[in-house]
Amino acid sequence: MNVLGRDFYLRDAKTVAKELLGKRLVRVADSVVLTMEISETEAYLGVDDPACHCFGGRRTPRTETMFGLGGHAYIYFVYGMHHMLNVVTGGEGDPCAVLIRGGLPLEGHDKMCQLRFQKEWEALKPAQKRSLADGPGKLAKALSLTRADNGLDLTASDLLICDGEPEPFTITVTPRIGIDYAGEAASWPLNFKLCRARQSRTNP
DNA sequence: CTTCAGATGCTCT
DNA sequence: GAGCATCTGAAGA
Repeated sequence: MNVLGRDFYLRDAKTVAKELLGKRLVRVADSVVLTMEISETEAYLGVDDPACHCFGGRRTPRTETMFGLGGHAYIYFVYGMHHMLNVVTGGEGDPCAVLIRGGLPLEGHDKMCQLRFQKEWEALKPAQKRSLADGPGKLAKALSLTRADNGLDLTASDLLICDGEPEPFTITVTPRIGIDYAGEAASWPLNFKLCRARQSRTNP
């Protein structure tokens, strides 16, 4: 399992968003290793994207990380209670990013469970197990990520992204979520989801 | 399963 | 002061 190098991130956000599907997000929290397979991403295309925090070149303390080198974590706080994990892409001065919107737990289930529900994994209902990290706010909570972790280097820190050996999957492309304020850009097809044929008991 | 209201505080104007 | 890249639990079907 190899850590993705800097070059992976020094490309356009749309390409990186697609290629992040199936990769492994590795987080060390309280000396426990947590791993997720990335299952949903969303690209934000910088100064020309009305949905991007940096639209029109807006540069503020919050967005400063996005203006830095690709391969770092841009983590911010919204709705008064949720943290969002993004991967900065492109070189310095090119403020693009990929929002990690969902993941499938592979390792460290009990720890992630404690972080999300203050419960043991085995105590969860099936629906809770399935939805442990199927949204950006949930994923950040399950991985113990907050603004304090903003700017982490994804090539060398307690938050890494590695190559995986994912089961085969297809990619579903849709518009982005929760950006109605962005006008026409709200319909741009920049949301990418990992899809696997679901098992059918009746029709194999 | 679906819909819906309410929570809650940081960020920029 | 307004708005936000969301989640949860309760209630209905």
